[in-house]
Amino acid sequence: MNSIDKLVQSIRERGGKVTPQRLMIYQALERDQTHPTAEAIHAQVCESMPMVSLTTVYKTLNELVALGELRRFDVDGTSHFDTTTTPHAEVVCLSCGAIADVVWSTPPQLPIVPDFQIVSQTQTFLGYCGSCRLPPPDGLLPAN
Amino acid sequence: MNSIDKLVQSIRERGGKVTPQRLMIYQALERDQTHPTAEAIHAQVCESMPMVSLTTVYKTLNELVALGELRRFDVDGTSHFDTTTTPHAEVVCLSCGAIADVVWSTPPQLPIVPDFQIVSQTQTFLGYCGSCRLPPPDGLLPAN
DNA sequence: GTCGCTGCAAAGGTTTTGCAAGTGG
DNA sequence: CCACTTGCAAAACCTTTGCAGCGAC
Repeated sequence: MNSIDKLVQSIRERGGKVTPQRLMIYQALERDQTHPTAEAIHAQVCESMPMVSLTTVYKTLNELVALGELRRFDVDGTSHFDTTTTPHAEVVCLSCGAIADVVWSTPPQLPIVPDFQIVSQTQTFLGYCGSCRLPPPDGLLPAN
Repeated sequence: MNSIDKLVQSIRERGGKVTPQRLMIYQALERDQTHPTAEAIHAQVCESMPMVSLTTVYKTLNELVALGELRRFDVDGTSHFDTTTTPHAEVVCLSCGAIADVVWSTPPQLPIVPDFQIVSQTQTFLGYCGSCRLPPPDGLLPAN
């Protein structure tokens, strides 16, 4: 995601309004690169502005997604938000749920799908991070 | 997924029981390669066995995932199930929601993540299929 | 007969929606 | 001032869980 200034401009171009709540949410997103859930964002925002509602957070996040400033992806039934809109992959720990970005050693190729126009992609690798490294319990494959 | 016979064997090895409901669900999965949701599977099963409950469908699907015979992935807040457990990617139409498998022209590379053990992956390309091909409305990026 | 499975109902969690009041431009 | 935004409450949704009865083996 770009700077706050650029976002303010984006909002104004849309005929939207720059409210304190939105500014806090944008700042929280810029600060938090851990692919937070809506609730995590909400908690962060509440630290400096306690009365912001979760509803507002959802509405703002959805607006950002529509603006193309934010990427939304689902892991295990809950939505996560990612301010990095350039192509990349995530690794997700099946044990503790931690999510981290991954850079490819060589850029991924877009598959050629006849009659299909690709506009974005999500690649997720599931596994176990260093702190959680238990060999996956006998034959059990991940839920994703 | 392999044949019904192999699945029956798998179940028995686990000490499980082969019930008519399970057989119908397995057959529906073999038939439907469109990455159906639990509800879609349920609807299909109900055509030949109307009283099967959605609960049973969920439990059976989860069991199959645990057996490694089925892959589960989330798109836009709902779970889809894929009988193809070998690595591959999906394309998802942002307009009609259709999902199709994609084969890579060259196999995908696993990123090397220090201290992380990768056990599976999901790669999703989002875009617009032939029937829905409207140029994506100005600057709008997908919800995923 | 035992133990697992079914299916209803109910809970649980996440996300969206309706609407009155508040506020930015 | 007008239109958009906020935030409460409630709905909508998907998925899981508890539990009594049924059925596979």
